[in-house]
Amino acid sequence: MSKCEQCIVRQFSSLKALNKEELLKMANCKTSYTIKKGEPVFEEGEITNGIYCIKDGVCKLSKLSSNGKDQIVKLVKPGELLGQRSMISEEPANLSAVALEDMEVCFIPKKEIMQFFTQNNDFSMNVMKTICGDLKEADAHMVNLAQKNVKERLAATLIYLEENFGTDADGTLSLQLSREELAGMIGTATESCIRLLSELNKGNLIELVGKRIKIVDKNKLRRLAE
Amino acid sequence: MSKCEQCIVRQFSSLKALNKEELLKMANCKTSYTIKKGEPVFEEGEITNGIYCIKDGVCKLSKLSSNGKDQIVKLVKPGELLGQRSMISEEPANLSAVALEDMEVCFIPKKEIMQFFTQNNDFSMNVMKTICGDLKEADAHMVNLAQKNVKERLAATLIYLEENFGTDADGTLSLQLSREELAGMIGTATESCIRLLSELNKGNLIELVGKRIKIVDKNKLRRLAE
DNA sequence: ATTAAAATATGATATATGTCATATCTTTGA
DNA sequence: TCAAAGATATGACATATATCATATTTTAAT
Repeated sequence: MSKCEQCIVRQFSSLKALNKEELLKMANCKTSYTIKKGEPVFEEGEITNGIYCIKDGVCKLSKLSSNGKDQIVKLVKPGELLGQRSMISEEPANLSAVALEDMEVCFIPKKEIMQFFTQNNDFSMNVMKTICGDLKEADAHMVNLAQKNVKERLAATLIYLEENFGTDADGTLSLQLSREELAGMIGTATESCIRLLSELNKGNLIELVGKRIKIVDKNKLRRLAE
Repeated sequence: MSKCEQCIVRQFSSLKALNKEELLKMANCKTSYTIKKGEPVFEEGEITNGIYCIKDGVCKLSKLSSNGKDQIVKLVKPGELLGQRSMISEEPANLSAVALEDMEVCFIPKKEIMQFFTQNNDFSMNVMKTICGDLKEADAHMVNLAQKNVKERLAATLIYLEENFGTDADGTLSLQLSREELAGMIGTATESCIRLLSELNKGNLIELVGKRIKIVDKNKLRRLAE
């Protein structure tokens, strides 16, 4: 059992407010998992009874729409927590969490977290702030979906992906999303997404390196996204 | 200065967790306001330094998009709190709150609320749960905006308005939204919204009584909304 | 009461986007 | 290494929706 105290990602999450004693307690009750790319951490409707702390790998939070398409609501990075919403609401998960890369996560039972809530006010405030941040993001995303067209949303998403997940040595986006997933992020049909990527490619705003995407003219792209 | 202890709406908000002593303290520091229909409670970018408790009247939370249109993100009812998000995040408001009806609200300074957070764990959990509920709603709304067409969204919104804000004696929706505001809720152009209302009217799913709207065939409307 | 302004309504038209078909390229597994 | 499956790409077409113009109705102001 590895020590939470020495875990690097802890610094980036709400868990940074926990003291040594609390971290020790958490180390004793946590369970570590490896999740392969494409596998779910949890699925819509599931009762999770705790939260996951992401040690490595990115995952998508998505919701199945009545039309059968999967809308990606948020991408979650190492250091972030997963499943707080449903744990706090005492409801089943409203979203599915699926690994976009191989992941390492630690599961911390609800019981422990609830204890931290009552004992450690800084921790509560951190979690609250995180959720408030998520809400702000969700509101902004909502406005974009409602008011911007697909091309603008695609441009904004590409910039978001570069700024939040970086690029590889060849300049292509590090986070590998399928065209279907990218379409699921911007809320459009896969074919439309592909078509617009082609168009941006022809206009030399991006370059398509196989299925990888490289941003060539970020300024133009940014202007396009508004 | 009226007593918070006797305020009816308190029962419906996170404030129900406060004890007598805390309520007394709150009664002493709160400020009551009357806000006329169309007036803002606060606006995007404003620093609020506290929260508002809605005693009477409904208001819209909206965000101005870069295309100049106002997207309505949420409607807020009596009993609910306003401005927690930005207070907790220690950021300016990311949304504007504008009265849809004449309102009565009480402003409670940040300092007091923060004290309640540290003193009263039930209160903290209530607020957290509320925000988690908002987040869940926002996620669901996001998926609908991305995946449903305008007619489906309009149908869903009309049902939502009936179920959450009720009808008058003549059966028309109690909450009076302009066509522009309705369009701002479903994320479409005002003309499109008007056109689809006409269409639903012709199909006898709804009836237009001047600018008021009456749901005639809720089942058909519900099937349309999916 | 009368006019001006605003809100609602409808038509005409352009455009963005979805859908279906099909081709090409990649990946995977036997 | 090859076949099969899956992902990406592109064309053709249908349709939903935005935009602009204009008419009509309602509301507000003088």
